[in-house]
Amino acid sequence: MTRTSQTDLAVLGGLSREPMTGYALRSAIRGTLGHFWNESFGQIYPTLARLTRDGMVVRAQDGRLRLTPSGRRHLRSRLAEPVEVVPPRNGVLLRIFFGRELGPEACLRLVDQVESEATRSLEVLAGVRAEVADEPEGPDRPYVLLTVSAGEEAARARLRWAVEARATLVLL
Amino acid sequence: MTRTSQTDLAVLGGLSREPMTGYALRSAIRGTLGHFWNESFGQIYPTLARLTRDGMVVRAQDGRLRLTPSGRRHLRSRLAEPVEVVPPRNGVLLRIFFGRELGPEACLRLVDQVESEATRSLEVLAGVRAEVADEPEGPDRPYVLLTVSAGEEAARARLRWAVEARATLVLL
DNA sequence: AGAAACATGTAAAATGTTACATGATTGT
DNA sequence: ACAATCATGTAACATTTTACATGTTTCT
Repeated sequence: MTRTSQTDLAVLGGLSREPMTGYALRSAIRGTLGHFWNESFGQIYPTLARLTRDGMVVRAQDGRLRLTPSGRRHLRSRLAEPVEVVPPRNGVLLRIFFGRELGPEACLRLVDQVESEATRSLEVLAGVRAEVADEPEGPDRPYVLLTVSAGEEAARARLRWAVEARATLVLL
Repeated sequence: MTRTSQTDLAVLGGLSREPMTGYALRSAIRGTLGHFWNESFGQIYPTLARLTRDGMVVRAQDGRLRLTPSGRRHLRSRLAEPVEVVPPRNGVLLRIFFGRELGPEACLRLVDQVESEATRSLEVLAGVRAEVADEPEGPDRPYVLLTVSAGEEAARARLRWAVEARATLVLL
């Protein structure tokens, strides 16, 4: 099973929306994709260099990087590949699981952290929603909004859990 | 910022519950921690070897690995460290985000995948709950149940999202 | 007897983060 | 002038997966 990098996917996908510099690409990923993706410069630049060598990406006169037809074909075929489902590592839940060693008070602080992070997340997502609503409607909008919804549902789930967890932990 | 491995945490934590072999440790992680953690043999065995060299873990006569007092102290101090919050990479949402390139039909199949995975997840978690209820009540129980709740809330959030996503995608 | 599960490990390759270096452009 | 942001990259290091190798024990 060849595990081709998912970074390629994010990079090609980002450039499929509009040509931009590597720096702008990183900003875009941190902004809109921030709640379910991340990339560091240390990966973006080497990836862009390789994709350029392979003719998937070209640099325009103004410095921005643009997807070639070959790059778009590659993106489509990569997107169609089956998704690898990896249970993500959750450092908070790992600590709660071993909460007996950590103690109820420290666990409560972790719950607080989850709650404020989820609240912050909902604010950011509301901002993305507003941003999307400002732009002229395009073919990408429904897809972007679906990822926002997913982030919101997940954040609300964390808030609900925080309430339950706090109720349990104060009794210990 | 020294990024000491979180694998240490999972391994020490697992052995803090009861002594076991590396193989059993991996099974335990895949079982109970499966919905928010994973470790491969390629990491468990080298980690166990290092922790043994450092006197955190010793091998008993029956072959099982046991936490030493030093190991337990180390576990406690590592658990108390601030949690690094990394937005996990979500391959499905990445594909949905670029759904315009992928097409609505393929997106619907991804939604199906999320739904069946979430349903399966709820079944597994119900199983863990039943398992925990069978065992005599101990000091670990409330903590384990909190991680189960977190998994259930997250799974239900994915199910809700799947309904919304399907409604959106069938119109495209 | 044969299959499946138990058990331990290593090596290579891929993946990813962090820190550093360098310089241009823009805003105050 | 100065700070912040834009912009590109490299090198070192850490992490993680995958595939392979090997042998034992348990179940049918």
